[in-house]
Amino acid sequence: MTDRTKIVDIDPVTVPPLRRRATMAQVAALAGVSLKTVSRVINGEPGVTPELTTKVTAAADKLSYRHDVTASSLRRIGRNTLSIGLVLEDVANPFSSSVHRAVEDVAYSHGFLVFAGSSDEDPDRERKLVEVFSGRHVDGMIMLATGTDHSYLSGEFQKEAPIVFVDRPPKQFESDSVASDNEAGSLLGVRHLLASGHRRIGFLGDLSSLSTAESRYQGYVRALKAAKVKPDPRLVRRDLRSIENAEAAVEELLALGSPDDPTNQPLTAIFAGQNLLTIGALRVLHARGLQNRVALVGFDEVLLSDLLDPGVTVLAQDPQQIGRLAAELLFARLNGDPSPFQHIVVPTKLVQRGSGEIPAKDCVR
Amino acid sequence: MTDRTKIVDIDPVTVPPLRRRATMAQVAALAGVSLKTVSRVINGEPGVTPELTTKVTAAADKLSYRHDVTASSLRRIGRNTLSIGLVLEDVANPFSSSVHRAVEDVAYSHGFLVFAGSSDEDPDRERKLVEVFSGRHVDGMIMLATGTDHSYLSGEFQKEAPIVFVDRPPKQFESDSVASDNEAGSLLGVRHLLASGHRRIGFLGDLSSLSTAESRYQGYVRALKAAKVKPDPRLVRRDLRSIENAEAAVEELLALGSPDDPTNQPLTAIFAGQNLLTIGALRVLHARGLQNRVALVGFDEVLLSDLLDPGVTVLAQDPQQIGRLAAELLFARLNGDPSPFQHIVVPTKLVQRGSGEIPAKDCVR
DNA sequence: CTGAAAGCGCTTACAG
DNA sequence: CTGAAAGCGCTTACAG
Repeated sequence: MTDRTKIVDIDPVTVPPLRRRATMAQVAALAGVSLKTVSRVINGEPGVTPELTTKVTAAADKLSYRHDVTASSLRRIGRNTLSIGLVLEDVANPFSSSVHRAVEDVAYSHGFLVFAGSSDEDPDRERKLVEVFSGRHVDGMIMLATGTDHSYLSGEFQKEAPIVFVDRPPKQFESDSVASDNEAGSLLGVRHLLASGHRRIGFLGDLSSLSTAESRYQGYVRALKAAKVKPDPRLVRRDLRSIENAEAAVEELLALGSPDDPTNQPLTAIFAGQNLLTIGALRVLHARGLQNRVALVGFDEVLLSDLLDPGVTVLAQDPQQIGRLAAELLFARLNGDPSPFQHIVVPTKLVQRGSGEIPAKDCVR
Repeated sequence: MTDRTKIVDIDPVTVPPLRRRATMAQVAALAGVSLKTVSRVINGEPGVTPELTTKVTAAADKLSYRHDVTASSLRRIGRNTLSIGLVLEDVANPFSSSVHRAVEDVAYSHGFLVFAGSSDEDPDRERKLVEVFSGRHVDGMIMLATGTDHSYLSGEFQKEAPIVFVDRPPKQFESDSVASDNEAGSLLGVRHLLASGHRRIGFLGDLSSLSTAESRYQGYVRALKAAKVKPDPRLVRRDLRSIENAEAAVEELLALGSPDDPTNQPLTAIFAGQNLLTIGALRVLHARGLQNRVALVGFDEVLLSDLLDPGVTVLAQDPQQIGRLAAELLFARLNGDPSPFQHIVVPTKLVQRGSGEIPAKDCVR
């Protein structure tokens, strides 16, 4: 709490004491019917006389009865809790929160509620979340998974409830998944730079252990090879986790280029494999006034990037679509869809805004 | 699903049938003890011989028993479900999702899980969310509330569980709240523009029914009055809900100014009362090449705004802090804190980046 | 059409 | 230290 934070006590109102809510038994007593009849009315089951229905409704209103979903699910066949668990990297991350919103909308349309949690890309935290969701008896799970081994899920959870992976397929484990076409998108982005004459293209990548990061790197390599450009390890910086990491990496990349060494020309373009890495690259390029000299293409959308000068060319993902498809697949499974596991690939889109269209010949520094 | 979306069936693996999980009774049977002893071991209650403890643990492991939090809360005194409900405007909105993350972190440290939902500023949706959370027996709620009347909460929910409001205090209802110093921040921002010589300052505001929007407008008016500048209704555009609304409003504001009317000089600065409205203003100013001619100060942080030219001067809120304080207050209530309702005010900070420091005399258009 | 009994998975309150 | 019984709020399965 900072010094300037003010706390105003609202006097003389005091916190009221809590009280218990009414039960079906109490409603039944007031209405003069059996508990079971109340249950029928509340659940909208057919076969209750209008008179009794009216009595029950009146009693329920009077006691402001609200149905206890938790208790009702206990005895119900299948033990459905009408809730799903959602494991994200960070609920506050733009990609994650867009997925969250899409999942929420589908879940609500089915009368389901969503528990969401942040793993911070920590496999232990992720597993903890799965256990907690499982302890809450969620009916299914959607996971933006981290780590290199999800086999623990087969013993622990999959036998009880379906799991759909988003953004990245699971490892050491089989299940449904919905993800962007990472390799194809990356290939397209790098090919776009090659088409403008670039040959010295730097690569910024997230943790190599993430399949998305690996696929995007493979797309980069494949594009270069297809254009008969030999990949140069000096131009590749991977395992970057933050804006700061990316800034440092770009500083290093910009320092490349030696007059004595013809194989070590300066770089003329950067391909950033992720959101934060694009931002890091932007910060350095703008700080050094190089934003119109060094081309830049980023994977994943960056907010406001169209207002920058030049605008930032990106491979836009569709997190809304990914979240929606994942949720729909999950509900299909919940409804008993027995088909083989699916791997749904959602296309990315190259959005040209300027930074990716700087020709190589303009890159004199 | 777009045309390019690909679905790959993973053959021949098929979805495994679901099975029920083990119960305490099954663990007890396998361990050869009573159900109650299993309960004691699982809950870490004292007074069980090491031998029995070992037996129970082994049986639980063998059956991969996992505790059912839902069932256990049913009989437990107080019916705690170790969960809280969080009503946000939109889980994908940057402010909301930052609050979410902060709440999540505090909740987790207490062993609680968070249900989050989006109201989309629709009072009916908000109320629906409250009912659903309440039906799930959440132990408390944090609400970024909309609408003009929250008195329904006193009949419905507050008697059962504490509620803390974030971002905006409740209306027609008393409860704890944590919010930014909207009026003071706005006052500071407009005073900052006045200090650079601006007298014709446009105001962009969100829905007047939102207390935050109203407070920010009041700050604008107070700052003008303090500087003996007569507020001009022609410069005020309120009830704007989107980037597009803001764009249209700014276009109108820029068209102001008539040579025949000395009371109707062109505007030289804009104060945007919210995130999206700042973005709308930016779009128009940049599109017309006026970004260095018309000063702009925005309420709430805008991502990447430091990379724009000029950088965007804003009144930064602290959603993390707001979320954290709200969650801590909620847990204090859950722990029985009986003190009067509190209204905590979190300060905003003026971040000068260029757009707000354009002097009035440079505003010739 | 209506209801009394048993049970969901667990905890409480009590007895041995 | 251990356990048999009753109960949390509701649904199921069955009888009238």
